[in-house]
Amino acid sequence: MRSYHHGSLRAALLQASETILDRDGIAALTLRAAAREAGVSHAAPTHHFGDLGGLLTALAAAGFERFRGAMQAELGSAGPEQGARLLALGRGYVGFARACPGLFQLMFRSERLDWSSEALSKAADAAFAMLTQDGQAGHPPDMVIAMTRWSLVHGLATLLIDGRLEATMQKGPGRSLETLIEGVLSRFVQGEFQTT
Amino acid sequence: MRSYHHGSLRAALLQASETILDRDGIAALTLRAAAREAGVSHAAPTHHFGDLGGLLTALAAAGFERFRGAMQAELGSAGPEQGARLLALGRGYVGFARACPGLFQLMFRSERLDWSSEALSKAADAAFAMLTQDGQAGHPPDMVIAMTRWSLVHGLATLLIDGRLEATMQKGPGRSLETLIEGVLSRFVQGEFQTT
DNA sequence: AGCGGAATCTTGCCATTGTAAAGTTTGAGC
DNA sequence: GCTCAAACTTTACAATGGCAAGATTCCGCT
Repeated sequence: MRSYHHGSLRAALLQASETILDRDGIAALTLRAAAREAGVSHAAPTHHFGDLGGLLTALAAAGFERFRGAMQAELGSAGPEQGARLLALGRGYVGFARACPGLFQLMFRSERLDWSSEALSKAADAAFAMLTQDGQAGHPPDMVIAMTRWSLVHGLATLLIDGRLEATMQKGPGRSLETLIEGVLSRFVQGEFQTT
Repeated sequence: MRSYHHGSLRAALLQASETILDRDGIAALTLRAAAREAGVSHAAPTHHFGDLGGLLTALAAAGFERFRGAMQAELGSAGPEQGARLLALGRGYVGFARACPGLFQLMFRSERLDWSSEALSKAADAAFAMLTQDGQAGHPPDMVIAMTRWSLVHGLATLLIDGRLEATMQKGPGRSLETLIEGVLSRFVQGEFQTT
């Protein structure tokens, strides 16, 4: 017995969108599909998100918060030494991308995100800051170090969820995918300590 | 005086597609837009590419060949020592992404590419092999080194063309974008020689 | 030369999508 | 209880991808 007014349609639409994202992929995530999944009329989302970009932006903002949470969680189960912390952050970054590939794609490669949204840019900045500023308490942080870290894990995550890594691996000797990922993350950590 | 048969419509459509890509962005690249740009009816592309995926796949395949060419060109103007070669490859990789962002996006983040296409997978493999196998004449190549190289430059290129790097830079001290890119690529090269 | 088939291109059509506008129902405050 | 704004639905329209059927031109064969 659903009343005319849903009550919490905004949250329901975000939930429905993520269901679609996981089940059918990012290409199937449309305004109308989200409305169908939530059981409302196809124009209902407009009232809460304005347009498709608004829905995707809200979804991405929530995604960045969970993304940050994933890194935070890995960090919590790591020791205090800098190498272990970096490795944990890298695992969190890549692990999130593998666990939620659709959401990760939406967050990073959607042309329809509205980066002028406060919620989105704040959430994204907070997530990136975890990775780029950890261990750089001496202000200001070295941007080269920050971007090197970020580029490496981001490239690894991206190539992974696009299947390019697996595609290439089939032509090389039979290391396991997990081993390869850990290997790259190890080099990521090692590279940090080579120069101050 | 255009005859009923275009003669080389396939090539013309690819050319038109790239014009649209550069001028209006990847979102505006549709089958019908390409047909309009080439001055033919909206269903003409079907005969040459089957569907939209076919057009994008052909375009991406050509893109990967030019991508490889860009790296090759940089390599040609670099010295013989390993560090200079790697730096040149990194510059070629990132430079191509910055010069042709639309095409780069299409090549790496389009969900509609048909990777079972011989032309596409061969062209992509050839491009990646340049970066991942250079200096690894001792077979088989170390996959960890290969993927570390690839991840770093790919992540850097991706973050760059998405504007995330510039967005972050505005919050840090005023290094120039070029300096930052060169700095990351330098670390990329240095990291190579840290372990054998 | 000319004929027939095949490749090329066009026209017309349909389902889906995003978005705007107008109408309907509900609930909150007075 | 009334009013009104918010939430939601219905209707409508342009654009897209894709399919089918028809028109036009080219090529190979005799």
